[in-house]
Amino acid sequence: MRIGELAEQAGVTPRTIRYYESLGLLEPSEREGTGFRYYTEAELARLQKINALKELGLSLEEISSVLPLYLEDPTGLTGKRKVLEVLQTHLQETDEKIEALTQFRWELQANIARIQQCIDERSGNS
Amino acid sequence: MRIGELAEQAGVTPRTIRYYESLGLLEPSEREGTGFRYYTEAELARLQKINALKELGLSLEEISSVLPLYLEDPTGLTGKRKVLEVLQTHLQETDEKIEALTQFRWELQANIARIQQCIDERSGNS
DNA sequence: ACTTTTATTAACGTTAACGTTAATTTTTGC
DNA sequence: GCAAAAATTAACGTTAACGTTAATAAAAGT
Repeated sequence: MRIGELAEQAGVTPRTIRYYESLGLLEPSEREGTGFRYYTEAELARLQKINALKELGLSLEEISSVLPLYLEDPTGLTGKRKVLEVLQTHLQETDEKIEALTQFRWELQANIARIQQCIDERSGNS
Repeated sequence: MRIGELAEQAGVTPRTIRYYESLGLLEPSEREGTGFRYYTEAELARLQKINALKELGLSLEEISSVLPLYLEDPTGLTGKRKVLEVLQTHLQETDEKIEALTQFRWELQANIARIQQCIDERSGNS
């Protein structure tokens, strides 16, 4: 199949597929002299795996480091272990973000209270 | 004073001052035929107020909507009320972000558990 | 007068993941 | 054998707030 059909099957746009190719994430199985990209089921499966990993929240950069492991190891075990690592890192980062935001929330409240007081003092004074 | 001194006094770079000018946030008090920007204490005060509002977490866009109010109203009351509004919006947005991140955290944990189980099943099977 | 410092505008770079033209070529339907 | 659909590469646009050259001009110091 060509790029349009692959795109439709995978629920992405041709632009996305070419972009992934530019990142070395997804190569066409064949490129005739005409210049058209031709794909097989294997590339569709690969693209669907990319989508699945994106769903898990991995960046394309993380995906490119994880994806080769799925090919080395047909059971996908090595790949899954690596995905697990990435997800655990994400969990930690998420916790840090939540903590930082919570901290920021307190500062916001403090500032709100301070400015509110400042207004109260001046609007209802002698 | 010229741009370099103003920058130093306010703890920013000349580039920042020119950038603010391009946004209409801070105009020089005088511009001779030579092309140099000249500033007075008034502009320094304005720049310091910009910095203070940035410290509160306002974006430059928000600052440009808030700053004029400080000039209309010498007591700064109108400006402070507006800042209060902005901060309360920020508080709400922060709460939403925290909630979304917390939700994301649960999904992450669920995915981690699922993949972990997947690994356990296959690595220690018959 | 000459050197050093400071200023000027212009314009690209930074992040992620593509979207959106535009100009050209190939395949396909009839 | 031709028109319409689909593909090609190239290149700019998107966000925020500047950082970083580069080439040039003016000011200040001696």
